[in-house]
Amino acid sequence: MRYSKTLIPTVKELPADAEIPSHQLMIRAGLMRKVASGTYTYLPIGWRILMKIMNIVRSEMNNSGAQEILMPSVQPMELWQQTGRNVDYGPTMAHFTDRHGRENVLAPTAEEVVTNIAAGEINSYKQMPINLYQISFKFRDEFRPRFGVLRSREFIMKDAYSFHADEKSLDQTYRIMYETYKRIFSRCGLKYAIVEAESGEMGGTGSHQFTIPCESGEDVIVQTEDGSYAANIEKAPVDALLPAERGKICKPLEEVHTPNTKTIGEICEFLKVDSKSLIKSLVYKSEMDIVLALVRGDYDINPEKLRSAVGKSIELADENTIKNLTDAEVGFAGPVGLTQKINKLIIDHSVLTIDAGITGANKTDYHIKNVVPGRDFPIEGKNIIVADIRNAVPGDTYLGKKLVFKKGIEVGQVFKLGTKYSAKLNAKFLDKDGTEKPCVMGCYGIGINRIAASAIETMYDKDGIIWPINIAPFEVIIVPAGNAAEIIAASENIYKELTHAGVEVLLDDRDERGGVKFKDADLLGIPIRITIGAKSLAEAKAEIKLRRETEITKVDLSQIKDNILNIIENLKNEISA
RNA sequence: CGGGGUGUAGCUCAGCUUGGCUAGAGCGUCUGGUUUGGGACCAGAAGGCCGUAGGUUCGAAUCCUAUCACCCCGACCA
Repeated sequence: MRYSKTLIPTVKELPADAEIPSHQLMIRAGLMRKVASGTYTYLPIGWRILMKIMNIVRSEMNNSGAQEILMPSVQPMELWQQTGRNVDYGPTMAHFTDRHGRENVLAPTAEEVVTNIAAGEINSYKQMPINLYQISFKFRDEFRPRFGVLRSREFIMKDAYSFHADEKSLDQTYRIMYETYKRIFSRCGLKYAIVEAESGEMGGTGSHQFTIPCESGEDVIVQTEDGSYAANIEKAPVDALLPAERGKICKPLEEVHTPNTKTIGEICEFLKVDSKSLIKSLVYKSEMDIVLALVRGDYDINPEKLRSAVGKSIELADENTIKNLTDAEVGFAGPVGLTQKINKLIIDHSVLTIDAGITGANKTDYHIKNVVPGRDFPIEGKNIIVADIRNAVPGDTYLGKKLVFKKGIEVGQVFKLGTKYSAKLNAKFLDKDGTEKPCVMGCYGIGINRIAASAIETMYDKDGIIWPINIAPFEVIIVPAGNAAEIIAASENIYKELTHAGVEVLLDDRDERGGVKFKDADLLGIPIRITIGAKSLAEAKAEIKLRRETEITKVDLSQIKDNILNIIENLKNEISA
């Protein structure tokens, strides 16, 4: 491709609204432009990169036996109502009414549509397992789009859905996808980490996340020090802390006046105590049940862990529910005297480290002191569960090993869905034994744009992007350094020769000074640069330089093609190795 | 949704506090010339409804009100 005929609007200045390297560089290198908050137009170079990533994903998916399909981005609301996910997604799901008065959804994902297909077309165990995937735009009305393409509203996702007659078959496909994902991210030249994850809103029984560790990541990855276990913070278990000895302190309960102290911080400030002696009490609702969750004041409740402790989906109770329950303003709830009025009490292990704690008095502007777990509120019995329901923090251990924390970008996730969708959408089949059963499902997503962004986040320098060869917009850029006729002619020759040999080449044929071309070549991050200048041309040579290295090699013009083919092969082997 | 911030040339930003001359700079663009291996130089030029709508005033980019857009922080810690 010729630079002079391609729209590559590079910019020198840092864009005002870009904070992280990938966002800045994607704008500066002319890969994309913002249209509105969280939506971007991909320009020729950016789109080439995305297509290269999609082609890697496509070839690996096809090789693993998945079949590509295409589903609509506008989907009927009815399907989402059948699974109830219109409620789960809430305002993140964009929807509109069409001219016939029907509600439509801008697809944030496609479980409903694909399961609907399965319901119609899969009737027998003989048709399974089957794995259907698509690569398409998704729309999620994020409450706060940010970091360029890392959290955008519209993005490209590869989403695959597998259907099975039983769990065992699902396990097999899940394993195949897991291995396929490893190959995909390796081929994209990324260093990834695989962590155990919660299946969250998706429902299901098992999940792994593929993340790219880097500073700009929004996910927190927790690993044991020896690396033998890794999980997302939403899942990461912690060892229970040693409980306090009971009965050492037995002061009676004491009510204290604590006006306007609604937060843990305010209470600590007011009573001059450490947050470790506070028992934080949060009221949740789960369907019709009221659940009280307790955690030590210096920890955070982990809603995913709480959900699995309760066994049902939960949400924070609204203000009125709390007022009715506690007869107090929000901010003064506590377990003492409340256990009869709730359906479930979930106590984090950390609460048992408290020998005499402070908690809300269920009375506006009052707390109680000297609260002894087990004496002043029950810690065992029916509907009382002591569990791990808090977020891991530095200093925690798991299986006796210290936990370390890293940030990462989630680029892919695999889920075992089970029968959540097939049951609700009536995707049933006749099994060998003649009985009707819901299909067992798995689903597997990859964020295409995030692969591009995380590649940049992990591979760039002060001059620009450094693409791994497999997802680079071009493999080679030819820079004629000068306008002399022989330089142009030699450049054109090499361009033709390489293009015919199947190499992806960008020829910088612009009427610009050398410096400008070098700067742009570095910014674009094309892995191999060929420079043709008067000096080396006099010796019938051209220069070859790798973007990631500083060293320049002079090569005879007649050897350029073989040399480049060799370098490309080596760079590719490096990645697959 | 709560808090903070910003909207002035294609881009990055001054000017606004304390209202008043023709609204500026750098980069980019166009013309001519000199240059030509790491974002060149000289001379000239084009380019603005100062986000939008009201208001105050003799007079508004500047003050007031509303509204929209964008960015940052937070949004389960009661």
